[in-house]
This record gives sequence, C-alpha cells and structure tokens, in this order.
Amino acid sequence: MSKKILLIDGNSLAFRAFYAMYQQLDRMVTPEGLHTNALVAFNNFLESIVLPMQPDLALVAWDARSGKETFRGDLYADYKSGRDKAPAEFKEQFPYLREMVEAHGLHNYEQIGLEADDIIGTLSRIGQKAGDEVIIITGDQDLTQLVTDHVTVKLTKKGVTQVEVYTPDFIMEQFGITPEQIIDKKALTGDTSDNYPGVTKVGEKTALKLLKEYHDLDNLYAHVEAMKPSKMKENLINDKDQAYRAQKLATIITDADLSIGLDDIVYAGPKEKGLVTLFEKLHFRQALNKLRSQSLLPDDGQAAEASEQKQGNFQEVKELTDVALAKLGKEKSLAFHIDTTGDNYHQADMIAFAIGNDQLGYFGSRDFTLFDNEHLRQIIEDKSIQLRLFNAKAHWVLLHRLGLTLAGVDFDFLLVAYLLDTVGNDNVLSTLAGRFGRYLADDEAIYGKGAKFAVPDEGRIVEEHVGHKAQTVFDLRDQAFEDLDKHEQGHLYHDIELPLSFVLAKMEARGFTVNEDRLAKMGQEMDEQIASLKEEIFQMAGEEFNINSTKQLGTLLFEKMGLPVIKKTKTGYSTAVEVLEKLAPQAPIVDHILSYRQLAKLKSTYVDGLLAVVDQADHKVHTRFLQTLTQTGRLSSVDPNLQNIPMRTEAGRKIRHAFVPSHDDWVIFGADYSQIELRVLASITGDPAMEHAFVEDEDIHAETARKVFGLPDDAPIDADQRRTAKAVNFGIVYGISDYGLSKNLNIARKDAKAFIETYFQEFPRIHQWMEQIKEKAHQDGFVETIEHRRRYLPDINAKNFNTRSFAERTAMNSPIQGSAADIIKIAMIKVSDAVEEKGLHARMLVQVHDELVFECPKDELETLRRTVTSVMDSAVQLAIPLKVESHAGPTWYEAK
DNA sequence: ATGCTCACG
DNA sequence: ACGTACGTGAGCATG
Repeated sequence: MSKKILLIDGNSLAFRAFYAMYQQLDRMVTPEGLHTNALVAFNNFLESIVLPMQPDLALVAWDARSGKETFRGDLYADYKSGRDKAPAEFKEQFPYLREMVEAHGLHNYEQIGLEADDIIGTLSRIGQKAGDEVIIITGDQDLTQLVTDHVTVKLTKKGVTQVEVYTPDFIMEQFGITPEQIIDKKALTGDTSDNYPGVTKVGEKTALKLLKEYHDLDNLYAHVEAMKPSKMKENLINDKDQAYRAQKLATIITDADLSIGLDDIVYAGPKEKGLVTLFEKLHFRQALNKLRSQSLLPDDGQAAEASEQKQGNFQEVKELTDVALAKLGKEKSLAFHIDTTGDNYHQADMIAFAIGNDQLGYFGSRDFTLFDNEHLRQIIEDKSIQLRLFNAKAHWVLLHRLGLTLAGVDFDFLLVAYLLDTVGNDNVLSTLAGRFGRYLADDEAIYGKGAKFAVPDEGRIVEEHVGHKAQTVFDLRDQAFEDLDKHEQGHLYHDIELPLSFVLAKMEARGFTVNEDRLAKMGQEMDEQIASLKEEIFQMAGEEFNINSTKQLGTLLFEKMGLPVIKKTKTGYSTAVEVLEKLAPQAPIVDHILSYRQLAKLKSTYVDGLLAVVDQADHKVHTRFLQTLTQTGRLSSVDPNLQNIPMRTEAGRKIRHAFVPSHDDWVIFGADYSQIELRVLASITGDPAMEHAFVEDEDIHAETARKVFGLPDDAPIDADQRRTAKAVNFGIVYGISDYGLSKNLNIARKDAKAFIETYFQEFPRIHQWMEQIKEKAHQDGFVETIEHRRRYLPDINAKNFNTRSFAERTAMNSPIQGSAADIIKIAMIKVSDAVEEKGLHARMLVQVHDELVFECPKDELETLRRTVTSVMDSAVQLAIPLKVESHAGPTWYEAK
C-alpha cells in the first residue's frame, strides 16, 4: 500500500521561524535567559501543518554542522561564505529544536558531507521508487527541482504556517518550465544567499526566457554562437564556466549513500510526556494548557499512559448528598467553588458547585436547593472552617445572593497568584493553575464561548469540571503560600488584600443609587444640543457625514478642506483633541466638532451607558472592582466603571448630580488624599527639599516652580509657572523623559531637558532614587512597593531602546503608584472597621484611587467626617504627613 | 477583533 | 539614532 512520506528541511524552516517572530525576540525569553521565538514558531508549524497531515513516515533533515565539508565546499571555496553568521540567539535554540522534533514523533537526521537538501533528495527518490507519496516542506525554493507527479513541495510563504504547494502543473503555470529546468534556471542566475554567481546580468526573468527558447543549459550553449550579437550573448560566453559550476552547486543529490532507510523513519505521533517535559523547560504555558485540556493527541501507547496519569491528578467527583454534607461539616479545611454563566457575578446564573478536600474527596452538584442544608450553611458561614477558594470576592457576592455570608476564608488562589506575579494574569483558574504545574480544562472547552456558550447536559461533565476546580484550589494552597513567604508577601495578602476583598464585596453588593429621571432629562437636553450642532456642522461642511467616524472626519478636514496634518495614526490622520485644538483658529467648524464630540461622549457613555446598567430592582448600579488586574496594585472598575465619571469639565461633572444617597435625609460624603503620589515619592526618597514643602504644607507645585525657575523662597508665582511646575511633577511621577514633558507642555525638547536637570539638582535625592530603582530593576527584574507588592519587568533588559525605556519608566512609576494604592487599601479596611465599631449607618460606596465616597444619614456626617479623615491620614506612618480633604452634599456632584 | 478617542486618577 | 509620558474602561467605526 502506498505510504505518505513527509520530509522536512529543518534548517530552512528554523531560519524562517526565527525571523517570522524576530520582532518578538526580546519578549520571548525564559527565566533562564533562553530565547524561544524560533521554538514557538516551529512548534506552531509542527502542530498546525504536520499534525493534521498524519504521515506514515516522517523525517526532519538538518545540514551537517559545517557546510564546507560537503562536496559543494570543495567545488567552490566561497560557497555560502557571504552569509551572515547565525545570531547567537538563534543558535542557542537548535538543541531544543531537535528535542521538539522528537517529542512530536518525527525523526531527526543529518550526515557529514551532506546538506539537508541532499538527504531529502535521496529519500524522495527512494520513496518514489517504492510507489509512495512524498511531501517535502521547506523554505528554500531550490527544492522545487525535486517535484514530480509523486513528489510535492510545500514552500512556506510568510512565516511558517502558510505554504504554497508546488506540483509540476503549478510550476508550469507559474514559471512556464518543468521542475528539471529549475536547476538550469539557477545555473543562469546563481544564488546570492549561497554566494555563488551564475551568468552576469541574468536574473529570473531573463533565465526563464532563455529556458523557454533553448530548454536547457547544454542546448543553450550548443546554439550560443548563433545568437545575434548582444551584451547578453557576451556574458553567456564569458561566464560559461561559472554557469556550469552553478549548475553543479544547485543540483540536489538524489543518490547519496544514507545510513538510514524508510524503515527507520516511521512517524510515531506526538509523545505527551516528551512534550510536557520540553514545554515545561521552555515555559510554554499556552502549549501546555492546550495539551492537557484538549487532549489533542491521537491514541498511542504514550498518550494512553499519559491520560492515566491525568486521571491520577484528579479524584473522582462524587455526588453531593445530605449524608456527605454532614461529614464535610466536620472538616477543618475545605475547598469550595461555584461556576457561573458569566463574569458579572451580580447577575450571572449559577451553574454548579463543588466542595471537598483531600481526605473526604470532592463532591459536585447542580442542585442549589442544597444551600438550605444546615451543614452546608455552617461550612460557608462558620469561621472555624477554613475555606480555600478561587476569587473570594465573587463567591462572597454569589453566596450573599443565596442568603449566606461567606466567612472563614483562608486561601484565595486568585489573589495569591496575582500578588506573586501580575504579568499575564488573565484571572482564569486553568491558566493560573498551569503556572503551578496543574492542568485542568478551560471553561471554554466545557461550555464553549460567545454565542455558543452552553451548559452540557450529558452525564456529570459539569460536576466533574467544578470538582476538579475545587481539588486544584485545595491542592495548590501550600505551594502558593510558600511562594508568598519567599516574596515576603504574607502581610500584604493576609492583612491587606484578603480583608479588602470582603470590604469590596460589600460595596459592590450595596450599590450606588442612580436618579434615572434626572439622568434621562439630562440626556434629552444633550440630544437637542447634539442635533443642532450636527446641523451646523453639516451646513459648514457643505455635506452630511458621520462625525463619529475619524476616517470620514479626517477626509473632510485634511483632504476636502486642506487643513494641515499635525499628527498621524497608524491607519490615517489623527483627529484627537490636541490636534483639533491647534486647528480651531483656522476653521470655525473645528470648535463645533469639539463640542459635538464632548456631548456625544457624555451622552453615549455616561447617560445611555449608565442607564443601561441600572438594576431595575433597586435603581442602583453595582460595579465590580477588579482586584487582580492592574500591574501596579490599583483597583479597576467595570460594569459600570465608576472610576471615570466626568469631573474635569462642568458639562460632564453634572452627570454626578445623578448619583444620590439610597435614603431620604442621607448625604453623599467624599474624602480624598491630597497629592498622595508626590508625598509617597518624598517619603520613599527622603528628599529634604520636598519633605520640607510637605511638612510645612506648602503649595507643592508653586514650591517646585520656585525651584525650577530659580526664584527665592517667598517669590510670587504666576499661573503659567505653576502650570509648568505641575507638569514637571507629573512627569517625575510617571518616570520622566524630556520628550514626554516637551510634548505635554508643548515646548522645545531642550527646554524640557533643562527643566528636568534643574529639578534633579534641586531635589537630588529624587534623582538618586530614580537611578537606584532602575538599577534594581535591571538586577532583580522586578520592583516593589512599601508593602512588598511586586511588579516584574520582563522588558527591562530588552535590546530595543523603546521597549527598554518603557520598562525603565515603569520601574520608576510603579513603586509610587503602587504604594499609594497600598495606602488607600489599608485605609479602606480601617475605615470599614471603624464605621462598624462605632455603629455608624454610613456605607462606603466607591473608591477612585485616591478618594473614597460614602453615603450616610445627615446627622452622622460630622462623626463620619472625623472618623474617615483621621483613619485615612494615619493609615500608614510615612516620613511625610498624609493630608485628607473632604466634601459633602446631596449628590456626588457636591461631594468633591 | 482592533484601533481611535476620551473619560478618570 | 531611537521617537513614549504612568495606570485604567467604554463606545464607536471599521475590516
């Protein structure tokens, strides 16, 4: 029976793989310093091209270690000599490429004196004679000379996962010649990459023309004298020897003496064990997850063995009964997990839950009436039973919906994983477990995603899935806590993030009341203004168009009206505010467009957007604070985002009138830290000048202005000087660059540079600290906040200037922004405790990075103000005092 | 799905 | 020479 033989040109594909992902070179490095870009691309190639082919025989041929040892080196001393040396980043990946080939079940082969081409040429002829079907995959066009009716060459196009299929017909169509003539084509043109010449001035076009006329090299030279006189004729005659030498160099050997035969290259299919070992070594997290969750491997001995192993990882998930619950209720430590139909746990449906530990095993159920069972209620609510969860905040809210109050949480795997490393955290259990060497199915594999999301009905698939999650969480606790200890993050977890998660859960569940009528009315007014603006804009433009479309707007402004292009984006003209403001004096239409933009944004995002997420049961919005997302330790807020409600313009700020207390005779109260980031910076660096300014409670931007403009201590500062100094202070916090400052202030770069230099002279300790933190980042690969919150900077040693500079600015900014985040988180926990201890009715509703918003009865306001202010300003002891300002009123508008 | 723009700290 | 200010989320247009 005819077999399918796959022959792969290892060198040319590896080269392609390396350059296909060259841009990613600096990002793809293992902790041990090994570059993996070519390995990643080669693995993609093996998975997406080779695996689906299911060949009977397969071999990856490699060039012998030195090209000079082949007959071609003897024939022509400069053979391949002009070629750039393979970069070290490429060479170091070679041993792993061979290991990868083996793990995928293919054979490697190389032989001294031969190139990969010759191995492939010889085997292709052997296969052909045996009546088999041969497929060759390469990035080198030379190999197309081997094409016959039984031998196909697949040539990689862009990258390594797209190929062009060369058959005799295709070659005829494409070039008008036969595969055998490819050699003579090469003889005429030579090969620049292998560094041998053909005939002078003959390129692909001329060569093909000549071959069509004369068919082959011998016939051409037999008739060369008869050609009419031309430069080309001269060249052909002069370079005859070169052409014949090129012909020899280009000819692939098809009768080499190989030490292997077809019997030795039977394709075995992927070997799971080998792949796992390799992927772990290379830190291929995605590939590992895919491997473990989709069981993409066909049946063979290896896979069967591995799947036994996989089952060994997880215990059988048992049915949850009243009897089982009675037993579970006596345990000291249990894992618990609920799966839902969506991310928004305020409204998502609950699918199934699981509970268990390593002693009693794991139990899964879809019967939520079990939450009436007294043992289960006790397990959830009794502090003495230590629970292990993934995302305690989500579970607190879900259980709250079931009428229970979650207590006794010991381990939140999501929080711990986030504290250990924020990089690449997608908040998904299967991904994070993979970091600890535990592999379980993705939710997507069980439920599907998007429109295809469905809860599978068959058997106990879902119960198994949640059960495995519970077991994973249970099993990972000790290891995760150990890592936390190594990072000195026990305090950050136990005393800050975990308690905070319950403070946040309560804030979210409580919600912020929205006056929908007021919001709707504002929307109507905006609509009227928008309509009239639109009318005027169309009139001025002389046509109707979609003002929201940056493309259409760009066409109008820069092509039809001929306004100057100030800035471009990747895809066209920029129409951002900063650009439009510069154009406004030249064209009155631009002011209208700016007004339109502002109103359209307010209407769609803050009126329509907010109204769409108000819970009709209680007329409140219930945001979710994402506690494990930002790279710095800040919170973020979604559905809706309550951290970007307008403030800076009056028209926008009016939106805050719609945020009201949940009871009559209550008020909204807001307290915010003044200049917390600069105070943190002063404290961390211990800079005496800045410390002095804060201790004396001076206007920090005015004080900075005096310093950078070289004015005496009590000199008056004008508004422009203060504005400049403020921008410099911002720049310092962000990890300053003269370029960034010049752009922000719209000044020359050298002026910006001068400001920065003066600043660093006046605040020398800040300069010292900036240098020191960058140095630390280069040394350790991470930076830390005052509470040991850690941010890794994988790009800190990148070769690319921009990539590296970005990481350096991040190294300077993250400890500042992150320490400020630490401080307000501590304050939130202490405020929450103090409010409870004093028996106040006040409730915290929102955190906006340096600001806390509450609602409270009017008669509690002054008590609350005193309590919150004192707790916030004493939340941590810094070298610099913290300052808190506060405001109150009938809506959020007044409370700031 | 991606890019642009703009809302906040 | 390089050509970016730090951290977020949402809506819209577009391919």
